[in-house]
Amino acid sequence: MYDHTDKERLLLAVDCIIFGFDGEKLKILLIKRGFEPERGKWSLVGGFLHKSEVLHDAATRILNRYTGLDDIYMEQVGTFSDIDRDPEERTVSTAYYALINIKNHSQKLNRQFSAQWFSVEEAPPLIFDHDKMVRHALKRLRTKAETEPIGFELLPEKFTMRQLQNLYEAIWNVSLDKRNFISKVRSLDILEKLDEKDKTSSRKGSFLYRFDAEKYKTVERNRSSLNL
Amino acid sequence: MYDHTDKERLLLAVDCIIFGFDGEKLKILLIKRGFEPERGKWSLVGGFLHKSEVLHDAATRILNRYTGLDDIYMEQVGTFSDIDRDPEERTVSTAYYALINIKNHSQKLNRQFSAQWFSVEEAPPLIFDHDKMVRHALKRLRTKAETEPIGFELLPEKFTMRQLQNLYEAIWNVSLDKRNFISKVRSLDILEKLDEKDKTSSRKGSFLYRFDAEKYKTVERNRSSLNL
DNA sequence: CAAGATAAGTGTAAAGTATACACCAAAACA
DNA sequence: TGTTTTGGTGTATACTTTACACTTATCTTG
Repeated sequence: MYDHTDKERLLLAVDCIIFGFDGEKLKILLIKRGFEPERGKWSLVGGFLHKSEVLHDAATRILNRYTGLDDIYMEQVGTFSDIDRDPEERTVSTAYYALINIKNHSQKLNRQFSAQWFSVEEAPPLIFDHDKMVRHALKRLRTKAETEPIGFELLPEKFTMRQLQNLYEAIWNVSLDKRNFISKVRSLDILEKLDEKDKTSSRKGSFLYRFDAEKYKTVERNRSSLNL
Repeated sequence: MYDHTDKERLLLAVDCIIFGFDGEKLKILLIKRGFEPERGKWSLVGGFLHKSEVLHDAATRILNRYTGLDDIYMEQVGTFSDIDRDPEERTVSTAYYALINIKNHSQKLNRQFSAQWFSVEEAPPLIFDHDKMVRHALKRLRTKAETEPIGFELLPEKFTMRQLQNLYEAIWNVSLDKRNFISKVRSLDILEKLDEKDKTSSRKGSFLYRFDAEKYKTVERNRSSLNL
């Protein structure tokens, strides 16, 4: 029997850990709060769940508001319910992490919200339980990246092998061997090699690749792990 | 800026997917509701989050209520927010899965709540979005079991290799080779072999083992995967 | 225009891990 | 005593992961 004594109506917030990649480091987007409580401190972007809105849609709305982007890759991390996590009123918050291509996102909105990218290790302390949310999100991202090709969400459509390797090195905070990395990626058979070269990082130029979602679908059932 | 328009105070429920193992199949504990809404239908056990209670404690309270057990292994699965998931009032629910030793749990309580164990494949349709919760929980259990020694939570303290193998076969719905399974488990070096034998399943009797949490801690950092 | 600098691109051998596979041992029971 | 049942064990092969170093292309600079 559901126990109806002492049950409480409360606010449900949604907070988003927005990950980006600048070619070197894994970053998160934080805002300097221009509003109470905790004005002037750094926090994740967030908002409240509306009536007639599911959590997934609320997260989408919040992400759009702060980045200007649609169709963002997103995954629910968990729900955080410490009693005094919000000093104003009992509020429980569901965290989502999102992966975006850092280049696609609006400078204008960054100014508007005093938003700024921080590398994951060098981020300032955050309000409430947001640090805990980031830790959980990072853990989930790392696990997910082991079995699903989600890294591409963080890269431009066309990218070099070096960029891809840098990305996974940043996600897992490891260093990988270039030859092993490339041969492993090749064996997955989920990339299309383009004729174009990227000339920005070397005189010789390096070939660009594109993630091929169709190829991925066809090899998916054989695949056990990305294991890069 | 947090957007305060249209935000809503709502009920937060907790629903628990209680897994057990009877030696053959992976089971879940369901109750036949003796109360509205959906009286007479099968559902997960659940309840509402109280004031001054965090989700983890609510799940613990609910699990204790329905099983009589303390110290239950538990993990948050996710939060489900479909608008009309509960027809009475806007209610969002956080699901937890729990692993218990099916033997330890009270027949009396089962009668009291019309609770019954069902094998995961043969469970009846559940109310609300509980089927979805079960699917998610099962997925999480399967993933978690690949890297963490959580299977032992489902077994008695002392168990045979055969029981352990049956368990993992049930969790992943696969069949495993006995010799490979045993040598893999041995190589993990996290079990203590006892001198006792279990005589119930054969004339010869088979040795009992016990999970050794201390050993596990010491080998933990070298371990990449259970990969049974 | 030659030499140097920089990043791209490539293959192989060894170690480790996973898989496939079959027979003997012990004990109860007929 | 032999038949039945379940427990217990090892090895060879395939596959995967890891470690490791030199050449190529192109631009820059002297």
